Amino acid sequence: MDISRIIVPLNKAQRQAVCSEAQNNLVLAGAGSGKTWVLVHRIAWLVQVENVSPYSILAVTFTNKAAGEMRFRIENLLKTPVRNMWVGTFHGLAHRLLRAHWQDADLVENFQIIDSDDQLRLIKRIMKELGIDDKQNPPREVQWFINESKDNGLRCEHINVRELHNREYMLEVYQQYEALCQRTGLVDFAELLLRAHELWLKQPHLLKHYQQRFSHILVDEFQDTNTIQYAWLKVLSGNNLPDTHLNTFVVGDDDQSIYGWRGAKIEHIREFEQDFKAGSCETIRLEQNYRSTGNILEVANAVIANNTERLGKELWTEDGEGELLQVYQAFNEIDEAAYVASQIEKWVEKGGKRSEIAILYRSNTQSQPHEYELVKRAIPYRVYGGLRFYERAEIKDALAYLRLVANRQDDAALERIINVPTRGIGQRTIEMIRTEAVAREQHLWQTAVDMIADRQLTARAAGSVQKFLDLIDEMSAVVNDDSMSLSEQVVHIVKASRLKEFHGKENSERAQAKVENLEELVNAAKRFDDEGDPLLEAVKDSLELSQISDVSEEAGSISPLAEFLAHAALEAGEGQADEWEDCVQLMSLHSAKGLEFELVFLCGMEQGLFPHKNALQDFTGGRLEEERRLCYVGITRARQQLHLTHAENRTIYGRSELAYPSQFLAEIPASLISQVRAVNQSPSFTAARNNYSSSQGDENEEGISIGQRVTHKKFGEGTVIDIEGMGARARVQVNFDYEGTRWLMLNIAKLV
DNA sequence: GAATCTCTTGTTTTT
DNA sequence: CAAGAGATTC
Repeated sequence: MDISRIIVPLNKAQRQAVCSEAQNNLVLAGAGSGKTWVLVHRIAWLVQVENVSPYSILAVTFTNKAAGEMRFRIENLLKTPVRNMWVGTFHGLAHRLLRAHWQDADLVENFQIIDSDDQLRLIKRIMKELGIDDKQNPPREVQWFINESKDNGLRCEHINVRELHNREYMLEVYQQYEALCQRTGLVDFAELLLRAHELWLKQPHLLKHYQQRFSHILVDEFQDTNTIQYAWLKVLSGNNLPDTHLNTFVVGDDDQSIYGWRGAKIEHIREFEQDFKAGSCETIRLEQNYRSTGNILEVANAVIANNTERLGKELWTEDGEGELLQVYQAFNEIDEAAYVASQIEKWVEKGGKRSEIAILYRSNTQSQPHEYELVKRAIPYRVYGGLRFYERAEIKDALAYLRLVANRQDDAALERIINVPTRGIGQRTIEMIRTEAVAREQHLWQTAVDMIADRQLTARAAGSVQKFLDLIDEMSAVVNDDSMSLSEQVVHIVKASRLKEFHGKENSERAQAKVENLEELVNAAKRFDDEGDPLLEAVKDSLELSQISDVSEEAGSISPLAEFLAHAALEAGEGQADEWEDCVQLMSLHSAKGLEFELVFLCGMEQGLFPHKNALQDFTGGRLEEERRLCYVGITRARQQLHLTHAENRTIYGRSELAYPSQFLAEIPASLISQVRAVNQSPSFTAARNNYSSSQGDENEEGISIGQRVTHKKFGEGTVIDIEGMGARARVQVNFDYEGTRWLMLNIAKLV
């Protein structure tokens, strides 16, 4: 047994974690301290030294990227494929369980997963039916409420109406939404987790089966677990049973918890030590950093030190100080992008690779000026995140056809495409079918069939609807009859739906892109034909070994089509483009977690953008601390060189707005910064700042503040109004904006 | 019922 | 700027 290969490359703390004999382990691992490294070696240790079968190991991550990465690294270290080991995201694993045990989970066999876009549509539809004004009660808030409830494990019946404060309608919508999903075989992201949890509770024989099957559970990015995920984990681990044999090994960093808005709770790290102390629980801290220079770490430590709610941890390194941090104050976002691009050119000239470079930002829209600049200079780049492949409208249309073919009950899919391409079924008709469906308490498809039979529709509408129903049935017959491969099925459906013609008929660039995307969908299906879903393969392989009990882990007779649809919903299409080319990497700070780069640009360091304005409105400060952790994540991505940039003017909604430097910049010790351009010194910035502060918060009696947009119905051009407030008075003139026709902008004429 | 125009409103982050 | 809602016209 070659143990040395596993433990030699580890430091003392890492080795302690990898070789731990405690039943449960909590590894608090700072950024760059070898978190995944430890996890991978732990698994190798278990397999090679402790002779644990990969079949008994469950490894959970949060992103598909991380799951793929982990499997790859384990196989690399073990020098053998570990097909029958379960490695996946919480959502992926939950989905797998529900497919295998759909009956026990009270689902239909071919249930479909809906994304938040579909979810919002359904919610809007329900609110309309209930006669709730969506102007006053934004559907987004209801969506938020439903997901938050589910993330916390709350079904409708668990919710205390009194706590809703005159927003009882939200509960009503929740109930209707649940009923609709159940009736139509739809499952949203949060529902996957909640059902999987309930599956444990309601089906003890299944729980027992999996408890016997697994001996080791390992969780990466543990700080990001939300309530329901943690509950799922706790139940599975049997931590409440005195005699559980399961070993739980979690790795996390409280300073990198950035998914609080999705229900993640850092408290779980503390709770873990309590909840899992029954056997034995060991806590190990990894603080030595192998990634960044001393200066970068000092910056990171200084910034994160401003947070109050921490478990406490300070990164250190044996390496040298390295270069100073560069802060560049740009004139606007175009200037910012130009600076970044020129620095990239320098790096490449010195022989650096482009793939070692990352441009990071708070929100995905910020990628655009950078893309523009990079294209201009012919620097290859790749953008992660943003609108993903399977989220594009035309792709979702095609998928909706596929979904409907797989499951006629799928109301969300039906609504999406019943009149796409337009086939003479208008709002009126759809409305009637919807209303009738509610009355009959059945899904739209059956309702449409019945209404035609009962002659409840006008002849014209009935004809159009019938044609649509026939189209789907025809598709279904063709696709299901022969032993068509998945990609052939997709080819047929794209063709028969005439979506390409519909989307391509406009002669614009965008129309062209849509057609290309539809063609790409066929390729995606082809790839899926060839490779399949790694987790499914693991399940199939492990079946042969599954002789512990009579529980079948087989996911029913699940069709490749259903498999493909689930893949589309859960993966949303990362990694479509060519990854082999040497590209500069552009991504949000959230997607950068877990990655590292030699050269990092942290862009848009402006108050309101980062930290984001929504987080600043929160009085408790909890959201601000999360923004700061996000900043910490960004800083610690850098190995050698880090540049922070901010702009004096930033275009928001097509309008140039003044911007302040982010408060996080002020939290960095000046001694660590090299100003590329002196902050707050440039004349334009000073002028803009004075202008801004004199107008901030001042309102006149009509509640208008300077800079705000108002319709021209309220004021005529040139009107002079007085604005008072915050100890200042301003006389203001109303001016049209640059387009000259649409909105008005209030400009300061003179101060009184 | 479809196409076109006008106006309003909005975007944080992701499974 | 861009998507969505609502109104108007064909």
